Amino acid sequence: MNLKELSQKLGLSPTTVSRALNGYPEVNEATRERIVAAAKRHNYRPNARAIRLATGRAMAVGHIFPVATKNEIVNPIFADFIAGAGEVYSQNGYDMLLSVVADDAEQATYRDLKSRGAVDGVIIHAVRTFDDRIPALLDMGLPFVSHGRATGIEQPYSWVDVNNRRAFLRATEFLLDLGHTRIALVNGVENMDFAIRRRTGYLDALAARGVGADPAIMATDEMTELSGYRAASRMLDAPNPPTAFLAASMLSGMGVRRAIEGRGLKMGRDVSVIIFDDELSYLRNGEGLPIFTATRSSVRDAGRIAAQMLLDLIADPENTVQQRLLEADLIIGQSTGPAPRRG
Amino acid sequence: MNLKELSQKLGLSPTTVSRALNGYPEVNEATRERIVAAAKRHNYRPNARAIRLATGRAMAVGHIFPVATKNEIVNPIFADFIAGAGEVYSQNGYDMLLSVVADDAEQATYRDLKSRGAVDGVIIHAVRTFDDRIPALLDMGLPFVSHGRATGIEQPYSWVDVNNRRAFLRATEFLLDLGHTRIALVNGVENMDFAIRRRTGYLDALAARGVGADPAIMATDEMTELSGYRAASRMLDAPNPPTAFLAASMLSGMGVRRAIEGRGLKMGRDVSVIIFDDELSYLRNGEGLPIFTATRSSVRDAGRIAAQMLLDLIADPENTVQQRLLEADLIIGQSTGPAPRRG
DNA sequence: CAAGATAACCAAAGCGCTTTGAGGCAATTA
DNA sequence: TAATTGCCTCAAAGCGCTTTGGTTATCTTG
Repeated sequence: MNLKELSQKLGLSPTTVSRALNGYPEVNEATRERIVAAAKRHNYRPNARAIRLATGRAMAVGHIFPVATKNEIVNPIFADFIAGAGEVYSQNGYDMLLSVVADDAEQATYRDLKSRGAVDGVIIHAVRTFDDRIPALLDMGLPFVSHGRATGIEQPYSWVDVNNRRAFLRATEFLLDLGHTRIALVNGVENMDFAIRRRTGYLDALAARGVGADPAIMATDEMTELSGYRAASRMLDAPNPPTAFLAASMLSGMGVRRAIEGRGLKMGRDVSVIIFDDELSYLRNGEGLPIFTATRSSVRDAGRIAAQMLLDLIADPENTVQQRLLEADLIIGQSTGPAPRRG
Repeated sequence: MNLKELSQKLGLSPTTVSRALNGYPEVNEATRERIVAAAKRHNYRPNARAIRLATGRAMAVGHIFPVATKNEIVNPIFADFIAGAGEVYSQNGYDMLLSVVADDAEQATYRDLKSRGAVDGVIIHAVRTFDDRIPALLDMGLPFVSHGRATGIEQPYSWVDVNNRRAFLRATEFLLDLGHTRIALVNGVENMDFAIRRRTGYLDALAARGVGADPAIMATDEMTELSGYRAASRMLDAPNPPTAFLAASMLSGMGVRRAIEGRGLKMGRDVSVIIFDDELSYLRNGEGLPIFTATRSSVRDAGRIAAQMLLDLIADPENTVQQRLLEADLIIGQSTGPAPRRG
């Protein structure tokens, strides 16, 4: 059932039927109702391909799922971010186009999506320092929103980000207030911009209290359970072990916890742990009472916000850039406590 | 730069340019080369919207990301499956359309995608017993491949699945061979078809050896760390605790491990654990030497296979259904050992 | 009551491709 | 030489919508 057939059945022109269904004013209300009823009855849905060609809009936004060519790691954040963004797209009649490409082909893919007219805009993930995707996208004039900022890029662009520096600053202060001075950092890979900012927050808090930073208790790696476990194990077995850990994710925090408990220590009593909790739906930090003390910011919400921003930008490209810095909550769980007295 | 402009620049008709670029034979090789060179030089990419309208094909496949209305859990399997499938789409010039919808609106979404002509086929995930999506899709004539089979559906349809029954049967036998008779099952939610099959495998293996099944050591819940921890804790604290666990995922296995170690027991010596390892990229079962003994099947590979199947089906809808049952490997890690002597 | 305004509808062009059905031309055959 | 055959190339139709620029009644208004 297409527009032509439907209009013939109704004895009207395609023009009128189209206008009626799209809510244009110059249609008699009685006629409109008749048309809407017939459309529903015949289960008519306008052909998306034709709409796209006729309007020149793709009614779709692109997300690139970058598959790291070297380590093959898929970003665990991705699924929840997508879930949030996708909700917004659905509500606004947009489709989400997902391209899975090797991370070194990412820029070419943006260019391709743009020149084929497959999308009206894109969202970029996993931002690195001096991320060259941002100037490239600005240059090609494809509307975009970045999930995370890129230090070193001067031009204005739209982004959604968590105040990572502040989150880790507060977490570190919280531990310092509890009397900890030997605080370890189990960070993500530090070519990611957010990881740099977190480290900065950590270092700033230490410096403000005159506590020296020790590279021996600062690790940086993929945010996996195993990597968290290894880093924490190494540090706990070394002389002068940390009494507290700052972990970059739920998974690395779980690894840290395992290292602690595996040594017969009790988390929250002997060793404190604070994680960054993205509120991933399948990695809940307890139900009700949180297990880990955490700085918390929902990545799903970030997805919703970024998607809405992008749709605004597409609707009116003259819109000034929007930037949204989310503050992470500091929530108190069972994994932190006063620093143990020196024995 | 569009086809018309390009053909004018070349002094040829759009027809010839189109045929040349699409590899039709009736074009002089010299002309073709000239055209291809010009296309590259002017960075010409045919407009996807126009191609879609003209050919009547969407050149896109749909994936539905079902967001459970009640528990809001996002399937952790999803990201890796998508990564695998997406590779195949990219290689074949297909786009992947992701719809995020409440799980009770899933069928309506398939119908919508089909009638708008937005996709040429879909892949369905998280199959339930008697899953009504399958007859619905067969009925509406939209090509699809199912990731997982649905017990109770008689009509033939294309699927990719892991031999879940066999995997859990073998794992159970392996534990029985090690002398365990008190084997707990920490299963996924049992309205999922794969969970039922796994339980069947477990029960069949027990029955074959004349070992009675005990509901007290069979749990079923979301496959999260916390849920695994709770189930294992409860069972370990009860009288006559299990000496071995069969866990449905890496995450629940991690929860089981925590419960074991939290009780001062050693995994692999005091209590054995076997997990089902989907080889999720951010939940690696060790690097090199596996931590957990596991039945292993890559969900990313399953994504690749399912995608290729779907593209075959789209290319020739008269194709007979394809069905592919993957066998899970049983890999030996450090989490299993002989049953401890009764003390 | 004529002229302008308004309401309701429509024919046709156009979006940028693919594809059908025809040529035109040189080479081959009778 | 005329007819036939391939080889290239092209004009034009068509995909299913939206949108422009009318047109025809019906109302107002001076």
